[in-house]
Amino acid sequence: MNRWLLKSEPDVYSWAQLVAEGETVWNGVRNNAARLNLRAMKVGDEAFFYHSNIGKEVVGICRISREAYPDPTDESGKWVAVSVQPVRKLPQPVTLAAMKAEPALADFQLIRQSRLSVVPVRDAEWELVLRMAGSV
DNA sequence: GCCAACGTTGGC
DNA sequence: GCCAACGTTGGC
Repeated sequence: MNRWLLKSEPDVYSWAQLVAEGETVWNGVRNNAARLNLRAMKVGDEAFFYHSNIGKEVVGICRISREAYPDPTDESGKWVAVSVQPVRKLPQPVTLAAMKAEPALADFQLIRQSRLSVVPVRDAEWELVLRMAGSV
């Protein structure tokens, strides 16, 4: 199973909204590297849900419930979406500042390429962030 | 095919 | 509000 991190500005779409809805279409991604990541996702893969701009922290874990399909908001047919469902909220959010301060996360793509909105997470990084969240 | 100009994202 | 990073566009 692969792990990922999905970014969302909480004033556009927040963790609380995902929990309330039970599932959402992750659409609107218009970046090539992000598209490759979306296409690599499998049903059952887990992803951190990260609040960008406001909060700047990982707040929860979600799961891919449907693999890449044409983004319904894209008329060109070029871009893809996936569906995601909430799994659980982290006991404590893990801030970007805390992750930047952690030497073991120096290569985390969230930090290395801050503008990418769909990012792969290595197993060791996943475990460490969970520990920082007071989970595990 | 190169590269300057410009637009967007996201942290600070 | 500013700026760095980086992707895209368009002229040549």
